[in-house]
Amino acid sequence: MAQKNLIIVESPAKAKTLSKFLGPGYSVKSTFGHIRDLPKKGLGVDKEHGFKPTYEIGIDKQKVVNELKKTARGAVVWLASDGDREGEAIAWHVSQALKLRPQVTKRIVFHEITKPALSAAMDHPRAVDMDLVNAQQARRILDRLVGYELSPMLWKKIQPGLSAGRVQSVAVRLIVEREREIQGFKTKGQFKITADFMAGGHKLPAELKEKLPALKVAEEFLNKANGSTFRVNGIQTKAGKRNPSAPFTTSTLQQEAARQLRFSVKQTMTLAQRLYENGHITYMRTDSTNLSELAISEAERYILKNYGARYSDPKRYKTSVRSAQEAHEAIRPTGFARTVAGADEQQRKLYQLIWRRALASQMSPANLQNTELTIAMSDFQIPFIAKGEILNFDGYLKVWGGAKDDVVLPPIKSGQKLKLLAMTALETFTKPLARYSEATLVKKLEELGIGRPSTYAPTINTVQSRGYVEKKDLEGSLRQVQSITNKSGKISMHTQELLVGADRGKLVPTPLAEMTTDFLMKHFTDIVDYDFTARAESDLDKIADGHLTWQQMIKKFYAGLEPLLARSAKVSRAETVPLRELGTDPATKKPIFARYGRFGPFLQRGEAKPKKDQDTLNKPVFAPMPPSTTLDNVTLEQALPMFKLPRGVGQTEIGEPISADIGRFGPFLKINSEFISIKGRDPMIINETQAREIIKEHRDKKAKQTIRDFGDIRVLKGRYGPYVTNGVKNARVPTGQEPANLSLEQCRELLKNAAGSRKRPRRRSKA
DNA sequence: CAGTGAGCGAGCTTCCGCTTGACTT
Repeated sequence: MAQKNLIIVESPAKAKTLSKFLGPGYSVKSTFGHIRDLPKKGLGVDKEHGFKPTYEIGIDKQKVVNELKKTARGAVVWLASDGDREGEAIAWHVSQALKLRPQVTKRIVFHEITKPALSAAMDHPRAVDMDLVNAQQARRILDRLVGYELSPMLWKKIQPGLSAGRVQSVAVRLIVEREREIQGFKTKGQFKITADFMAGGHKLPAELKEKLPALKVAEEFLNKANGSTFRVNGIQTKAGKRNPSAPFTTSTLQQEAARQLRFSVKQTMTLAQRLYENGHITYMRTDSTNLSELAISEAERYILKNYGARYSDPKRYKTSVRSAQEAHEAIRPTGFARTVAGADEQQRKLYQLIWRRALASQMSPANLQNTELTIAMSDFQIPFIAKGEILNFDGYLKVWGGAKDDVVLPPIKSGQKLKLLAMTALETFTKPLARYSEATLVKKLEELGIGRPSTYAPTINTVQSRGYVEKKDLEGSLRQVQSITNKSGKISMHTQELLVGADRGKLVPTPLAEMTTDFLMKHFTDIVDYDFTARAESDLDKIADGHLTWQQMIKKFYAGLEPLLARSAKVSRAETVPLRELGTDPATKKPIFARYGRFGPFLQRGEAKPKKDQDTLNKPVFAPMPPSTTLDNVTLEQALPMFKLPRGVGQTEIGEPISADIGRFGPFLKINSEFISIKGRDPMIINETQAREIIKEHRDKKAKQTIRDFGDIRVLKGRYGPYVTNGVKNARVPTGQEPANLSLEQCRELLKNAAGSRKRPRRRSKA
């Protein structure tokens, strides 16, 4: 009987491609990523015994592992996961979990999913590289120690459920620090001077080389210009060149898709995944700008055929990102001849972008001719500059786009005198650095070498779902802008209003992020340091080279961490969370504070710690935050009414008292033990008539979605079809079963068999 | 789902990186 062979890779799409190259006797299976990991609950690292890790096969991976075990029986197993740290670890975990015998286990690595690359790799199998595996283990254990030792500290000192980690805490820090820079930025008004000259029957626009500092200076300048002469005293022509960018990596794809298509990072990755699964593009989680030889020659053929030899410039790009592990190619179409691909409009747009970028990367630079005219003004040091730009050859811009219209300067000689037609001084404002967007944050993290292509999108999601960061559209504000014009010698002043600071999809930190960042900066400075990951990586490289053991690295790291944990455990909550006095309550003469408690921000009237002898009347009174205010911006006027909550609104038609209050989930009405959300309305002003209407509407709606009511157990209509609920667990009504005919017994049975409701991340009230 | 707020108590939360469907009310 012929020898059985099993090839194991990470991804089913890769498995499918490989299986096409192979004859009978070979089966290709995928692990779907890592198959073993540290336990989700508990540290899983034995600090007393050399940081020995415990690995588990996750519940969702049991099936995969069983299937692999079955297929591996009696077969030669080829471990063909990626050649990087994580890929080597996957190969090792597979060999451990499957208890593979070394004699029949071969480790192979290839960088292109082609038949020749696979054959070449299979001709040179090796054993699993334990040094590389150990570097991965060190990385994994380090991240676990940081995440699982720091997070509980935040639960105690700030709020339960918070998280800290090597990657996410730096992401949050970047956003907090950028916001503080912006808040602290002092904008400066300056005046930009532009002029229109006349040169031999042609209009020539120019700009003063430097901005002027104040309105008065600008006004004086325009007056002076009236009596001045202007003369060309220099013409400089330079050849310019614009080069195409390297083909996409995950990070640059996310940035460009955000810029050109306004896709979120997550959206881009989901669409790319579909294109990849359907064989249209190469793997989308990569940090490499490398193209295979095959792709380079195919692009060359396509360019020669469709654009001609002048446009062809085959080249290889070096990856500049320092953390790159280059297990994959750059992101490119699998065939350049396929100019359109994708199942829907968004996929097609993303494919187009990838196709253009990859093809353009193999095309010639664009050639430009830049001309700069210097225009001197009599009795003034700073010259005017006029710029011209002509595109002599479009090169890669033909495919990539972005060619600007030519700016042609009129024929002019040096020394030529120019006539001034008009001059304008327009006030401009210095701007702080822009807030991060999802895509620019990814770019920054990649520059710092923090995070991997597969984690950018999840990290962006984590910092938002933990309540650290909000993605916001900023409305901007109106600003008075002054300008002065000099038209045919007549000077006039104008004021106009301009909208400044409006922006879309920017990442803004919450007060929670500020508290957490301040806490981590104070007590765990090294860990949130921008270079922490880079330093760790250099140790991991030493482990991979066999010059350092993973135990040595982790031992040293933890010896540094332990005293920080001990010290920070001693600080009190009061030291870590802010307290802001808003003013004095005119009625009681007691101070009003905005504070941050375990469940979010709240208001307090009176001192937290009344003096010993004082009676209980002096205990502080608590109240919820006014809607859409934060700890930083809530005012005394907004705060005072909140102490009147809950407020009696009136009665229902049958005499049940109705009250209005604000809880963790926003404003609500309460009738006995029934709660009805009134999100978007003000509990302070809602009246009885309105309340009755809302209650009726709510009760009607509830009755409508109820199919059967057994008291505790009900059959309801939901978004995903009919389901049974007991308030804790939900169970789908099986298709074919008429929901209205369900008996109580059947409902109980369905609920019993239903999987426990998946835990959803706890929603946090906004800070 | 609709309490509270310091700190204590039980028991819960949490990391990063590899990969897709399963799942949601």
